[in-house]
Amino acid sequence: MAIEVDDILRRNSLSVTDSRKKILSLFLSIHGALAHGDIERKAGEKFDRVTVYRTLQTFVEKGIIHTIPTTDNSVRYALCKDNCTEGHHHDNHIHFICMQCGSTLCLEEVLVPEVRLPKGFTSSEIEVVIKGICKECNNKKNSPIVETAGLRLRL
Amino acid sequence: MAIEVDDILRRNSLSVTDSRKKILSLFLSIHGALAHGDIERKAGEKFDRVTVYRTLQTFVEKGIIHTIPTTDNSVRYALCKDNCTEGHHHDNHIHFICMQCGSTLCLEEVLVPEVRLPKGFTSSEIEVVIKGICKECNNKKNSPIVETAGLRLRL
DNA sequence: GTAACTGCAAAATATTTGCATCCTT
DNA sequence: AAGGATGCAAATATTTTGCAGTTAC
Repeated sequence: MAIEVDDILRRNSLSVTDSRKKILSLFLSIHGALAHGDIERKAGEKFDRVTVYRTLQTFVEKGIIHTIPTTDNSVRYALCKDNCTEGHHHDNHIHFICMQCGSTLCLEEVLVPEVRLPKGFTSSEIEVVIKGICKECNNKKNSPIVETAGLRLRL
Repeated sequence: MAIEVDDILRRNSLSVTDSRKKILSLFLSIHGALAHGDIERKAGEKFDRVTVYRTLQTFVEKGIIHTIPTTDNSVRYALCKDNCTEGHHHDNHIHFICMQCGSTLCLEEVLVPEVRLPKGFTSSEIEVVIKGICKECNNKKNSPIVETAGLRLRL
């Protein structure tokens, strides 16, 4: 993975620095989206807050990650797939926010639907965010509850 | 309109105060969405910033307005149609952000499309935001340019 | 060696909270 | 009159900017 990270940075003509490698690794290792705060916290070591801001901005500009809008003033970011180029991002998948576990996922396999706009409108970008319960959480809900050592657990 | 405003507030068992009337009127008069900052500015007179925060929050809780997600850490708000009830908001229209004039519109007539989620996922809410150029701006672009009194104008 | 990146300090913004006062009901 | 809403002050939190020191190439 370390190699992949270096590669991505180089391909985008960014110098390969520690913070960038660590933050990018985070995105690669997590299947989902991260908010600014998550990164400050999740990373084992502490990053300077400013570095995180600047790194995220750089990554967005280069098309390495993309933003996912939320209604709570907390933009989240997720890795882009390969065909994103600098400046123009081809976002043809939908985003899913699980209200149980709170994670945000890119559902790559679900294409954004066609929307017929009223006459006169032209669109250049469409963003679909769905809230609900994710597969994992639904599975847990349906799985039997076991009792072990005094704890009630879902498998 | 003053009457309508009073009515909406009463129907939601909110006391009818000056700030609430003014802010609600703003929403009624504008066909589009407003961000916190817009309200502080657009209102002829100055509201206390805190009052705006609290009023918006109250309106959202009551289902009078709803939030529209954006990618730039600036949530916007727009009036809900009648069938929104407290706590649960029925958002079955899409939102449009014009990249020319910057306005955010609720396209009431465009229903959100059906999206088929992968097995295991359940959805409770779907949000669609489209960026592009709105009707007005497209019209301006196509209209002839006239010269009047030394100014070049689009009609 | 040079340009780019980081981290600290601090400025600028944005949001939340407490409380005394004022307004609705 | 009582409860709720406002506005001020101030506490927090978030984001941006400048700059000097460090690192990648």
